[in-house]
Amino acid sequence: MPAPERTSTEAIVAAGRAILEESGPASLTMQAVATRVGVRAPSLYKRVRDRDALLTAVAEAAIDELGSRLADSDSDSASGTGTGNSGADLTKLAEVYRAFAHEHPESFRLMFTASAPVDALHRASEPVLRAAAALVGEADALDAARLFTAWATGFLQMELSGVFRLGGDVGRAFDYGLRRLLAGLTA
Amino acid sequence: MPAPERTSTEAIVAAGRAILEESGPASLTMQAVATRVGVRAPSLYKRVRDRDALLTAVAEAAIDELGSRLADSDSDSASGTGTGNSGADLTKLAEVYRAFAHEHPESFRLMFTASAPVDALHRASEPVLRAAAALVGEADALDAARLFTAWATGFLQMELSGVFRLGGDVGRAFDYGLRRLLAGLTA
DNA sequence: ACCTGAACACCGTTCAAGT
DNA sequence: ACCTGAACACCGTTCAAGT
Repeated sequence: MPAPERTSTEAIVAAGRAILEESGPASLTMQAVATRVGVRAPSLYKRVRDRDALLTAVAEAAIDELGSRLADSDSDSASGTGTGNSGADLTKLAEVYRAFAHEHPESFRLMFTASAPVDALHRASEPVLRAAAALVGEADALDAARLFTAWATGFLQMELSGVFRLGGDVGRAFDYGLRRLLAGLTA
Repeated sequence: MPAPERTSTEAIVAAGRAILEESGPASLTMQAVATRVGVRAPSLYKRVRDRDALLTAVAEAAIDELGSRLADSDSDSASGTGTGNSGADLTKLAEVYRAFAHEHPESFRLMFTASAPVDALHRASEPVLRAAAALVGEADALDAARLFTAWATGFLQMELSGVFRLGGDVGRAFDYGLRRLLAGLTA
């Protein structure tokens, strides 16, 4: 006999994301997800291997959303697909990245914790690679993109965890870092 | 009646660190720590508020060890307490930092996860602040130190999590990033 | 004054039994 | 073909009872 599906993988992942941002990773339990989706916990194992796989799926969904925003911001400023624009593209990407981290702090944390979905991260960071290539050329593009991404990610993680709370305006420190970093790339 | 102490906070934290590096954070349970220390799990609560406090203490111990190494490397090269040395001090600090992360990957991860002990991190990063001041002056020292620390931390986290595994020599990317970053700071 | 057995609440996961 | 109750193993934590 058939038996209609009472939920879906997408609904489960969406529930996971919502719980994560509302109540933190410790509250993201199989039971909480099941309840929010209107099903019993054991049913989740029909769609998701285990809790770790669910966390990875949630991280991947967040990364994909970030990727869309980065791609959008990229197409905004890329009216002329020219070369070296003095870092305007990377500046825009940095702002979009920071806004996303502030908007979804728990998802941002999870993106680099958990068994990070490397493929998704590579997909999402493609606009950064393109902007870096425009600034420093193809030969150094990968290294430059890694410099930019590592700085932005480390900075935002520290900002969110409160390490930067003492002393000085954090926004000013972000701008300073970005300016110096771009100066170093174009030196 | 007295009753001799059968363990100590230091032994508990040391056991936690050992388990963390040997088997990962999921294996760092109260029971595992208690067994390694020769006591029953409930006894741990006489010295440690809860598991979260234990994780924080383990992170703090790791940060203190990192701090010692950074301070040592600093005193090495600081034969002349002069000014701008073209970034040799920061280069040395970056190498020590990277070596520590490779040696204690799980501790390194925990340092920026968990309820990060902000004070300990500030203590440990003091050599970075000094080296940054020597390079760019007191006025920009804090922002410069944050640029350096954010980049190094983000880079090492991504390296350890395998995000950088594809494409190019990771060590070369680290050197490139450091070189460009120093160029930006001295521009 | 410290340690422990017993107990409780909670979680992840499996599986036979339901429809 | 999907869902569920029941069960199991495991964990964090509390506390009265031991010495």
